[in-house]
Amino acid sequence: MVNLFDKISEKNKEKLLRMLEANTLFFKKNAPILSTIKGENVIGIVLTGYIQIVRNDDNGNRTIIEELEENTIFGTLFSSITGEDCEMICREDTKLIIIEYNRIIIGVQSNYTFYTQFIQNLLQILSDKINERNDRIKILTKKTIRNKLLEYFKIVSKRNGSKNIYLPFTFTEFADYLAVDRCAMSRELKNLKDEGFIEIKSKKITLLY
Amino acid sequence: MVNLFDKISEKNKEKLLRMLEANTLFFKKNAPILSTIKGENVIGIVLTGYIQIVRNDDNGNRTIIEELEENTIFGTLFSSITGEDCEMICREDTKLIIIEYNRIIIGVQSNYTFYTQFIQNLLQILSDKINERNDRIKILTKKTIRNKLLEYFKIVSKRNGSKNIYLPFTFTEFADYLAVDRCAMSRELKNLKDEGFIEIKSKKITLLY
DNA sequence: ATAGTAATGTTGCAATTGCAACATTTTAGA
DNA sequence: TCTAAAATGTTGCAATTGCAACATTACTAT
Repeated sequence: MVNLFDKISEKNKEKLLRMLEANTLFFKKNAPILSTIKGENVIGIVLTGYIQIVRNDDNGNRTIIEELEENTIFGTLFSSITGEDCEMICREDTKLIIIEYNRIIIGVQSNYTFYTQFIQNLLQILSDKINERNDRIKILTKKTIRNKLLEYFKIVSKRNGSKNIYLPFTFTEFADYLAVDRCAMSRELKNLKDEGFIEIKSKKITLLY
Repeated sequence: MVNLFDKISEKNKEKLLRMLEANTLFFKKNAPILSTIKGENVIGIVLTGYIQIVRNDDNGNRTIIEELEENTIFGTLFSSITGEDCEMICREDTKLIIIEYNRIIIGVQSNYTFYTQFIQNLLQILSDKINERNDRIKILTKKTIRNKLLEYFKIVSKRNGSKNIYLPFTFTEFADYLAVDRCAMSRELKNLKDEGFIEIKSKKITLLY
């Protein structure tokens, strides 16, 4: 996965951030972030820490929409923060860089090659985000739990070129990702295992087909 | 929705396209496009015509993944064309502009303001695509057909600021979009109507709550 | 105008799933 | 090390859904 500052030297990064008038912000664990940037049009980069974007359902359910780890970016334009029912919460002490959107665009007029690289990285990251969502949609549009699982396995195994899949989340979160009931998913995984399609060792799943 | 050439004059557009070394391509109705651009890293803009991105399922089902109308863009980096099971088909005679990705990035070094505008538009379009997919995911993660419908209504009605919803597709396509069985959807729409939540007049749905 | 095709409406039924309730295991923090 | 909380495994059952089959209506091209 591309990082916003890939192929930009530390020195040029400093220079770039100065030109973009980037602001560094600090948040304590469990602090809400959205209120700070509400109304503004910015891009944020998580330097250290870990942020969750959470939606509070009408029925009182809380769903994790997105998780922002170190070096990931979010944006008021594209991070589904738009809904009033969303919160951004720091799960750890967090250090952020905030860049106003307008500065990014204006900055482009410069001829510095690190600008070019920066824009290239940004375009790449946005493209990746689209692909990530395309993949999830491909999975969610399958009609049975079994087919959702198999589609997920197919995508991940193709991406990594391996029959071994290491789940990047707990099974509870996995069920959320697939938008199915956890127990029903557990049942179906057991079926797949009993039928000899897969092997499960805690979070490592091996495809036997 | 933003267009790639928004706020760029016709004259500057010509200039821009020359600098980007854009290629204009023509395709006959039902011609396949992917073979022409396979392996290359390009952005395409549909000038006239209409393209469908179609996936051929393992089970032999064909699903329309994306529809590209006039003035929309697609890209090898982000248009889910990656899978070998995908086709791009012109449904009408089609005129395309193809721009190599590298040219876009290199072009950024220029100081022309229409470049700035171009990049801004491109970023906006990619952001819109992310939001569009976020919305669909929000809908697909609802667990019942009723809740999917209601979420769809909520999103569209908020976007347009109106209780009147004009379906931009046939009911058959609508069911595909929600990833549910058409007949089951039809049943649920009838339920919602009978319970007085909505009113349906062909493709116009009015929310009564 | 009309024939042929696609879209829509309807319904019974079987399969899948969500839900609830509970036991067991794992994890994280004091 | 111990304890509380979170995650996981399991299963019966009711609700929802997909599927199939069919009738009806709306489009489209000749």
